[in-house]
Amino acid sequence: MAVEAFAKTNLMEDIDDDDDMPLVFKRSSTTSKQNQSNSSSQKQDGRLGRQVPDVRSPNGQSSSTHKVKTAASSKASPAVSPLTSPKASPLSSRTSPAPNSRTTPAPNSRPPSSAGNQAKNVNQQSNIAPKESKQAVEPKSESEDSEDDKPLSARVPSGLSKSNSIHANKVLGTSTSVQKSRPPKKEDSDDEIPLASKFQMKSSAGASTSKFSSSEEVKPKIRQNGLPSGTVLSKRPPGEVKSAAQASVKKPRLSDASTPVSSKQPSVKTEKKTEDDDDEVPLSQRIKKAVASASKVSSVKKATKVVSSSMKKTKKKLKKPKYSKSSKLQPSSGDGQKWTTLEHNGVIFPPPYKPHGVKMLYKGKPVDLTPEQEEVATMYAVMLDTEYLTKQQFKENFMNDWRKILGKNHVIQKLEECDFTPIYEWHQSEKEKKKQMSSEEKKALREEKLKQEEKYMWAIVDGVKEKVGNFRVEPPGLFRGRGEHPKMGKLKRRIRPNDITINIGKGVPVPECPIPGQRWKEVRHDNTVTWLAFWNDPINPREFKYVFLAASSSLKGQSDKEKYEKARRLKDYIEGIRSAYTKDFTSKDPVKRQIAVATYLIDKLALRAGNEKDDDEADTVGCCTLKVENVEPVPPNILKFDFLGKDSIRYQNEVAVYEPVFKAIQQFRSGKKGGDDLFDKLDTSKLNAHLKELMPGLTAKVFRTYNASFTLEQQLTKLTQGGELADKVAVYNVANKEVAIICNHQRTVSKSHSVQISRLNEKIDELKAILEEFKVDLTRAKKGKPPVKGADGKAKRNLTPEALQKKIDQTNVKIDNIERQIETKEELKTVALGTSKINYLDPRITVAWCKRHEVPIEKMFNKSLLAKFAWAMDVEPSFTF
DNA sequence: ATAGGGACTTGCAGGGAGAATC
DNA sequence: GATTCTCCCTGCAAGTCCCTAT
Repeated sequence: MAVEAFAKTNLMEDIDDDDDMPLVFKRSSTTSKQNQSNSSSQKQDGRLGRQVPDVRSPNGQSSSTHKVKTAASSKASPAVSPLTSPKASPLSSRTSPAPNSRTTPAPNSRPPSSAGNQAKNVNQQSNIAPKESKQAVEPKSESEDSEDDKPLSARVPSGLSKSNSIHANKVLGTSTSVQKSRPPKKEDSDDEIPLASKFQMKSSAGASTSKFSSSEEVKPKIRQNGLPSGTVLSKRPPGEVKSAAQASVKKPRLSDASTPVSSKQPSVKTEKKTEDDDDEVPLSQRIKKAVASASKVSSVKKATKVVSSSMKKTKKKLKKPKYSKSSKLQPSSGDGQKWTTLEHNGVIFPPPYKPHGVKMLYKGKPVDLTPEQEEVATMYAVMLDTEYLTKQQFKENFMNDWRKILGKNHVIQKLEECDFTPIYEWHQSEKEKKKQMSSEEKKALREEKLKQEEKYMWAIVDGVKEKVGNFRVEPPGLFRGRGEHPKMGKLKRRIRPNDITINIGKGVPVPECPIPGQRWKEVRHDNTVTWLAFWNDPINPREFKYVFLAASSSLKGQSDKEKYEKARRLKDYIEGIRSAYTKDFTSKDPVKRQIAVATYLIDKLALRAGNEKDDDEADTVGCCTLKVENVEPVPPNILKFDFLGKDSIRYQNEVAVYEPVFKAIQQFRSGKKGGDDLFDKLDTSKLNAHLKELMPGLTAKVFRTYNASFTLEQQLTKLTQGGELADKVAVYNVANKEVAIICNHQRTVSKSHSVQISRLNEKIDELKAILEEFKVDLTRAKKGKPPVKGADGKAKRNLTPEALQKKIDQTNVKIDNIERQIETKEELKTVALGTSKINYLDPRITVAWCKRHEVPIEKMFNKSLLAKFAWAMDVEPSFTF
C-alpha cells in the first residue's frame, strides 16, 4: 500500500505536467504562432466548396480559419479524388449511382487513377512470377518498390474506367512499376534504432519534446504509463524486451497455478532496479539476450513447442530477419510471456440495487414487486423510449427472463398488460434532477466517484504503473444486441466476486474482494496473458468478459505497433500475393479459385474475413460467409454487394471487377440458392492458412490495416500543399474520410441533424435577405440616395458604395461558409472518422506528416490517442508506411 | 480436419463536459 | 447567463484469429 501511495504521488505530478503545452513538431524555430492563431469556428475547403469539421486543440482552442483555400483543392475532393480507395472502381464512371450514396461511395466517387498511375501500369508484367502457393511469396526488396504497394483499387488502371477495357488490367496485381522514390530503408523504421538512443533522442529532441527534461527519468520509482505525451519519457518503451531470465520462462498452461514466474516476487523497489538495468541495454542487445535464452529452453518446454517450431518456420521463410525478431521475440509475443510482475487491485462492482418503490401497473392497477423483480422491471422501463421495445424478440426474451424472477404464480403474466410508465417517469425525473445539479455538486460527485475508483484504476506491470482499461464490472441490465440479435432483451444478471477469476503476479497480495463475505472464483498467475480479470458473459456463458490494461499501456502499445509493422511488411509481399491470386482466378482447383477471389475481395474492398456464426448470434456476414444473395453479378463485370456486416452495419457497393473474377463469382453462384454460401469451399481458417503461406503472420484483417494506412499516406502525400494550418488539418480530415469510407465505418445520423441543417438553412435565408437589402442600398448609394428603411422600419446609416460593396462581399462569404458547413455535415453525417483513426491508421504516418508540415500533433490526436500512440511519437519525419 | 475454447481487437452508441454561440 | 453544439470518453457488443482437444 505504501507502493500505491507513492505511485499516486508520482501520478499526480505527471498529470500536472502533461496537459497544457501542446507538443509541436517543428522543423525550424519559426514554427508558427500563426499556426496556432488561426482561429474560427469553422474551417472550409474553399475550392471544394465544403467545410471540414473543426478540430480543436485540447485546450479547446479552435484552429480553423475561414480562408481555407488550398486545404483540399478540387483534387482533394473525394468526388474526384484519385487512386487510393480500394473501392475505387475501374468502371466507376460507368456504374450507376447506388441508392445509398453513403454506402456506395466507390463507384461514384472514386475517380480513375491518376495519369501517373496509368503510366506506372504500363509495364505491368512483374519481374516476380507468381509463386507456388505452397511457398511464401518473396518479399520484394526496398529497391523494387513499386506501385504494388498500393491498395489494389489504387492501382486499377484508369484505362479501364475510361475505355472499359478489362484487358488493360488483366495482370492486376503484378505490376512492378516505379513508385516515387522512398527514403532509404533506415529511415523507414525506428525499430533499428537502439532503445537507448531513442530515449536520448526523446530527452534531447528539439522542440517537440523539450519540455520534458531528462530528469524525469529518474523521478519515479514506479514509472507510470498511460499518460499523454508528457509522460513519454518515463514510460517503459514499447520495444523493451525482457531480460534473459524473464524471456526463458516457460509458457504456462492457463490453469497452471504453478506458473514458474520467479517465485520470489521482487518488491517494487527491486523491480525498478531490474528495469533500470534493462533500460540501459539497447534494444538490439536485449533482443539477442532474449533470443539466446529462449532458444536454450524452448526444446524442453511443452507449451512453447508450437511457438518455437513456428518461429523456426518463420525464420526460414523470412528474408528480413528483423521482422521475425521484432514480432516474435519481444515480450508481448515472444515465448508467450507478457509480463513478469503484475500487481493490481482487482475490479470494482456496481453498487447494489436501491429499490425506488415506484409501482408499475398491471391491468391498470399498481403491483407490488420485490426489489429483485423491481430491478428488472426498471431495466425495461428505462428503455421505453428506445427502438428495442418495438422489437418482438426483445420483449419475448425479456419476459421469459423476468418471468423466472416473478415466479410462476405471479399476478403479472403478460407483458402487454404491463404499464411501466410510472417507473419510466420516475427515471426521467431522476435524470432531470441530476441534470439540474449545480456544477459544484456535479464536481463533488465526480470526485467522490474518482476517490472510490482510484485504487482500481492502476496496475503495476513490471514495475511500471499502467492504467487499467475497464476495471468496472458490467452492471446488470438487459442485453442490447445489435441488429436482429436473437438474444436481445435477455437479462444480463449481476456479476459477483465468485464469478470472477483474477490474474495477478505470484507473491503479491491478491486483491481484496470488495464485497464482504464473498470471494473470487479463482486466482491465477498466468503471465502469458494480459488480462487482469475475467468472468463468463452471462448472456453467452461460453464467452468471457475481460479486464485489460488501457490502450495507453505499454503492453497494448507494443501489440499495436506490431500490428502496424505487420501491415507495413505486407507491402513487401503484396505484389507477389496479387499476382498469385490473379493467376488462381482461373485455377481448375475450385478451392484455389475461391481462395483467390476471396483474397481479391478482401484486398480490393477491405472486407472482413467473415467467421462462421452460431444461430444465437445476429445474422451478419463477412467475406468467407457471403451468401449468394449478397453478391449480384451485373454484366459485363459489375458486382453488387449488399449485406449486413459487423454490428449489422449494411454494406452496399457496386464494383467493377476483372472478367475472371466476375466469371468466377457467377460460377460460385450457379446451382445455389440465395441463402447458400458463395464460398462453399472456404472458411476463415483455410483462407488465413493460405495467406500465411504467402507471408508469415498474414491474415485477412491485415489487409484492412494495410489498405487503410496506405490510403492515408497516399492521400496526405497527394493533397498536402502547404498553406495555413487549417488547410492541412482539412487535408488530413479528407484523407481520414477516404479511409472511413473504404472501411465502411458508419454512424447513425444524430437526432439533431435535421434540426441543425434547417437552422443553417434559415441562417442562409436571413443572410440572403440582408444581401438583397445591401444590393438595393448599393444601387441607391451610387445614385446618391439614402438607404431604404430596415425591416424594423428604422432608418439605416448612410454608407458609401464601397462600404456597401464590402458588406455584400462579407455576406456572400458568410453564406458560402454556411453552405459548406451544410455540405460537410451532410457528407459526414453517416461517416465515423474515429474508428479508423483508433484502429487502422498507423499513427506514425500522422506523426511524421505532422512533423514534416509543422502541424501540432494534438490537432490530429486527442489526449487519449496521444497516450495510446505514445510509442509512435518519436518517429522520424521521413517515415513512410 | 474440425470444433470450440480462449484472448484479444474492432466498432458503434450514448452521455457528459466544455466550448461556441446567442 | 442560457442554450446549442462538438468532441471525447466510456461501455460493452461483436468481430478476428490462435490454440488445443478430439
